[in-house]
Parts: sequence; structure tokens; C-alpha cells
Amino acid sequence: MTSWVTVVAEGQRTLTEVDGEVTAARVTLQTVADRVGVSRMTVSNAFSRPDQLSPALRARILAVADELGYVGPDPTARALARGSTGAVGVLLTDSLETAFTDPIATRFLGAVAAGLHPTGLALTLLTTAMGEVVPAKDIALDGAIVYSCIPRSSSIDWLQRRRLPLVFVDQAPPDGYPSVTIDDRAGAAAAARHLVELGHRRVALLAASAIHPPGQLPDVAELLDSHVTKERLRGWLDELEPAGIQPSIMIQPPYQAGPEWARRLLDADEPPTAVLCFSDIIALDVLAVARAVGLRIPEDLSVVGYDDAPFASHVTPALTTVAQDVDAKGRTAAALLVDEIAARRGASRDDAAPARDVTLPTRLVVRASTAPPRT
Amino acid sequence: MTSWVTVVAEGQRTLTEVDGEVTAARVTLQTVADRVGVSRMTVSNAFSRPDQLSPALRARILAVADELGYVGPDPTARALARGSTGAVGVLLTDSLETAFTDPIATRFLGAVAAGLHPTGLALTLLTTAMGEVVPAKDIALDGAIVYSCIPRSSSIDWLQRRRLPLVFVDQAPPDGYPSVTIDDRAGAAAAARHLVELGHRRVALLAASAIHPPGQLPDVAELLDSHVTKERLRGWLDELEPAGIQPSIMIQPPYQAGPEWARRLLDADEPPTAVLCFSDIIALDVLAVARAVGLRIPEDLSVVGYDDAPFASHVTPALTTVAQDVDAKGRTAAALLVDEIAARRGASRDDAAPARDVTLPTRLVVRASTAPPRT
DNA sequence: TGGCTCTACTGTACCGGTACAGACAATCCG
DNA sequence: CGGATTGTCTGTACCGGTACAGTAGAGCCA
Repeated sequence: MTSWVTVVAEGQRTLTEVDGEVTAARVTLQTVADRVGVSRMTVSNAFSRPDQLSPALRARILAVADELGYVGPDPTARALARGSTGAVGVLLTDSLETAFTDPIATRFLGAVAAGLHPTGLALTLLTTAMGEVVPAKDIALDGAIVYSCIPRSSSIDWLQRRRLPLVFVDQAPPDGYPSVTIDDRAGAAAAARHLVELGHRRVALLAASAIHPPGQLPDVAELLDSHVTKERLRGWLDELEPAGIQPSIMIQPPYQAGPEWARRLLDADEPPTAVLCFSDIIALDVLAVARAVGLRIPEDLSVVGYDDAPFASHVTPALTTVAQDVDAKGRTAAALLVDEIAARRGASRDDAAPARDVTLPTRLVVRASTAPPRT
Repeated sequence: MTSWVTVVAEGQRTLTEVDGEVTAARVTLQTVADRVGVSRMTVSNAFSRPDQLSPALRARILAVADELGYVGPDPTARALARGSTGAVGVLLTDSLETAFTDPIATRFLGAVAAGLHPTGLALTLLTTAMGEVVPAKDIALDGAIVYSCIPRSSSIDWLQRRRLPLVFVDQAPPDGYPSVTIDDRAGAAAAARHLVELGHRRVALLAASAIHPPGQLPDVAELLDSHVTKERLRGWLDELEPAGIQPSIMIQPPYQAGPEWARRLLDADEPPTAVLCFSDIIALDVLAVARAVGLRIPEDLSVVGYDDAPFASHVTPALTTVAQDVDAKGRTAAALLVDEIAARRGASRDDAAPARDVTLPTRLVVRASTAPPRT
């Protein structure tokens, strides 16, 4: 059929002679098959289904393949033929750089990776589009995890339109998709209750984090577009309002606007005696500013963080905060996604179990940064 | 040619009728082409090369595609035909979980992601093999970054055998591959010199980090197998030996073995007056243990970290450490890889410029955790 | 009006595999 | 000893696109 003869093999490329003309050609299954004198299918089996051929022949094929520099079936071609790529995506709406700056996002990714590890699935990080290329549309994937994104992101759209198995994390999922959510409302409520019980009556809520790039304050609308933010805010108010407390809400990143923030806090007619922060990072900033202006914590001001980041117990004073089990969140998301992918494979019809929505609990961790107000 | 007729379109699947029998079929370029009455190639162009057809026809095609629920060219098929996938890998030898625990690795990944962002390339995390599947062998990739791996990892082998464009980071690259390296030797030397200049004569070197899972002490051989470790050790000795200082080397993770470590440190005939740590994380542990046993820092013990992790300036006392420009490291690695991929594409022959090896400088950051010894 | 260049679209030939249904011999079983 | 099984290998038909070399008609110019 083909009229060429293999001349020399070196590395991946094999020099071949076609009608007297020497060219360089890629080594494929066919190359190996012709060299061994078997069908291409048999070589494919040698690599992918060892039980389908005799050990002796397999050994011979593998030897020849090695000699020819054939590494194994091309992943892309295999993906096309098999209909699965071996990689799942994680969609992070924030630019990846900030995602890697946020300790919680980072730990989450680590947990997802851990959960995926036994399956051999690789983890592909998807960002929002920049130019022509839209990862969520153009990257081959078996499924994806949507992590704490702004609900109406076009990337989410693409993933949905592609009908990929999807798991939503920290976000209300569209109909039919499984999700993993932290019970942030309860966690925030517990934090607020803690302050109320300590006797605080003047409480400030602090949103916006230092991880937002300088000068790029998230606007309130965007902030409230986030499911997590909304839930935490709700949780706080769940406790504060019944207690008759009308909190003040600040959205400046305090560290950046340090002195001004402090002035605002101190100059008020009735300065707050406690601050509830959207995250430990913000709380850390508060600590720094407080130190800078000579405010004692918790004597002059109680500070509550959120997330229980690794550093929360290391700072001075150790931070009272709301712990979430990030590890469980990541592993659960991974497990749900793997299930979803498996179901998609096996399901001849829509025999999928109803989408599972997992809610993970939070836990208030009281440390040294909170105390009764001085009165 | 084909005898079927499209009956109904819903979502991704289109019901089709073949010789009177209704089946569900995937919507592909062909489906759209037949429906519009043009060739498949024209539909392909409508999506991938808009300038190749009239705007009017393109609009019509896009409309029909949308109506049929056709999202766009299948990424896998496109990857096969085009010969590129749009994703690059990062190989991390450590399990991903620990990689995400290490602030430096994390920041590095963030920087790589940032460097890649403009190109639209997605970032795929590769781990070492677990079972059958070997990501480094089985995942479709356009290239990869090898980050601080044990040199003789089989995953690196696979990547090399696949002849992928590769960039080696914090690691001596095999012949012909570009690399990005931190001048760790000079950085460590600077740290050691700092202590010598402060007058310290009894110095301990502290390896092994708390990020190693409990009970899994890395053995010394493995430790020294790491390029980074070797370089830092060398750098320290570069300064200490000429000064006539014979350091003691400890490999226990101090936090874990806290009291024991402290005893070892204090009970020695001549306890060290300063500790050089392999990382800020270790230094953090030292700080914690010191606090626990009532050792004052820097009065009783000077502590030097390495990496200038984000928390280094936030702990008390602020950590003297060696800063490396992780951001530059990541961006450079990304840039080199992109170059390499582009070269591979354009190069009809091996006209590649000689492999570029970039070395990034370090900088000693003196803070509050070092001081002259008490004498 | 002939020749030339464009623009817009088409046909063919891959890209490198896998699934599945044989085909053929050797072995097993009653 | 005939038929069923089992073990090996092969052929065909996709998987869903893209590259590239046409081809046909329209417009332009001399």
C-alpha cells in the first residue's frame, strides 16, 4: 500500500524514503506496525490493552517502538478517538494571580488536586478570556469546577453550552448541576453572635480585601454579586439586627488607606468597639493599622476574621475567626465532578441521580483578638 | 450523499432521521453545513477564519449553529488537526497538595499564570504518577515547565521523550533546554555573611520543613538531590568555612519536635547563637518554639529565613530573610516556554537560538530577627 | 474583449488514534 | 469427533476538525 521504506530512526522522527526521495516523518502507530509487520490495531492494543495480544508479540512491539523512538499513543488523537481527555478544569473568575494570592483559594486548589490525584486526572486552570482565546471554550476538558465566580461570567456560559460535567463551588448552581457550598451564613451569624454575647453594641463590617490590586476597589454591586459575600453579610445581619444593632459597613481596604481608615474609626461619634471582617486577610490589615495607631486589640477593639487562614493562629494577637473546612470543600468538589463524569459515561439515558448539593459546616474559632468592650 | 434529515434541535443533540429511523446524533460542523447548505469547510471558516467568507454568510451560519446548539469547533478535534492544544503543563514533583501549601511554589504558579495570561494558554498541573495514568505521558500539552523536581523523575523522562518544549526552573536543565534559576548560592552566602559580620561564631543550619507531612522526614540524600538545597547549603558554607565556622546541621522539623529541638539547641555545650533556615516556614517554626521555651529573638538567638514569604514581614519579630523574585521567575519561565513553543512551530530545521539560561538575583532583607550575639 | 487579480467557497487529504465486529486457529468439552 | 469456546490478530469505520490547493464568478483595466 505505502511504498516507503524506513531508513533510519532517530528520536521521534524517522527518515523515510518515498520513491527514492528521503523525507522526515512522524513516528505513529502505523510506522511501528509496518516495521513489526502487524496491523496498526495490534500496536494500539500493545500500548492500551495488553490483554488483547500475546505477551511475546507485545514485547516485540514495545521493543521496536522504543527503537523507533515512539513514546506511546498521541494524547490528542487518543482523546479524540476515546472522547475523553484526562483533564478537568477549574474556573476562577479572578485573575489567576490573585487567586494564588488568596490563601483560601490556594488551599482549595490543593484539596481539589488531592482529591483528583488517585484518579490520575490532571487539573487545568482556566481564566477568564483575554483576547481571542477563551480557555473555557477552547480547551479540551472532561469536566470542570466553577469556583466562586461572578454568576454571570461568560466563561461559565461557555462551559454550560459545551454541556460539560460541572460542579459549582461557593455559588448557587444553575438547575441540575451539583454544588458544594459552605454554610457561610451560619458561620457569619456565629461570629456576630459571639460579639453580641461579649456585649458589643457598636459593630463595623469590613469588606473588600487587600488582595484587590491597588486602586481597583471592587464596587459594591460586584461585591454583592458574589454569593459568598451575600451570605456572610446576611449571616451577620441575622444576629445583629434582632439585637438592635445597626452596623456600619466599610469597603475601603484598610491597609492601603491606613491612617484614614483609623481616623474614620476613631473620630466617629461612637466608634465601633468591634469589627467583623470578610476575611482573615482584611483582619490582618486591621491588626497592622491598629498597631500603627496605637490601638490595643482586643482591649480597644475586637477583631473577627473569616476563613481561619493558616496565619490566623500565628499572628499576635491570634485571630478569632470562622473556620471552614477548605480541604473537605475541595475534595468533595473533586469527588462530585468525578461522579458526574462517570455518570455521563455510563448513562445511556438521563438516569443520573438528582444533582447533589453538599453544604459544609463552619466553626467559630475564638482566639485572642476578641474581648468584651471596655465600656 | 447522506440521506438523513434534521428533525429537531435541542441543546447539543439533534434528532435525526436516517431512513425512517430516528436517532440522536452529535452536532458537528457537518450538521451545520448540511443545514445551511454549504460545505463543512465554510462552516469551519465561519468559526475559525472569519476573513475567509462573506459577513452575510457567516452571520447566517452562526445563526444556524446557534439554533442547532453548536458551540464551536470541538477543542480536541481541533487540537489534533492543528497540532496544538492551547495548554501547557507545570510539573511539580511534590504532591500537589504540598505544592499548594508552600507559599513560594504557590506564588510561582501565580506568576506563571500571569505570564501566560496574555497568550490565552491554559495551565495544567501535572503530578507524578499514581496508578495507570501518567499525566506527563497521557495529557495533551504544547509544552511544560519543570519546577524544582527531583532530577531523575520518570515524569521528566516522559516529557523529554515526548519531545515537548520544556523549561526547567530551579534545576540544572538537561542539554539544550532553557532554564530559569535563582542565584541561591549567592543569596545563602549573603545571609551567612550577614551573621558573620554581626559577630556570630556558632551557627546552626536548619533543613527540612514543616510542610513535609508528619512522620515523613525527607532523608538527607533526597534533600541533597534537590538543586535548590544544594545551592543554599553551598552558599552558606562559602562564607562560613573561610570564617572558620563549622556549622551544625539539623534536619528535624523543629515545630513538630519542638521541645526536643529546643533542648538540643540549648543543652549543647556551645549552643548556636544564630540559625540559618532553609525557608521562612522553618524560621516561623523556630520563632514559635523559641517563644514557647522563652528564648528571646534576636537577643538570645538570631534567625534568618529564606524566600521572603509574604508573612515574613508580618511576624514578630519581622524575619531577616533572603528575597527571591518569584514573580520574575514565573514570568520568565512562562516567556521562555512561549518562545520555545513558537520556535518549534516556525522552525523548519533546528534554527533555534541556543538555549537560554536565565539566572535571577537574590537580595538579603535584614529585619528584626537578627542581631549581634550576646557574647 | 481578453487577461488578471480578487473574493468566496469547495474538495480532498490528512491529523493519529480507538471501538467493534469479524476471522482463523487452537483448545476444550461432552 | 463435532460444536462451542477461547485467544490472537485484522479491517473497517469512525472521532471532528484543519490545511491547502483549487475553481468559479465578479470586477478591473487596457
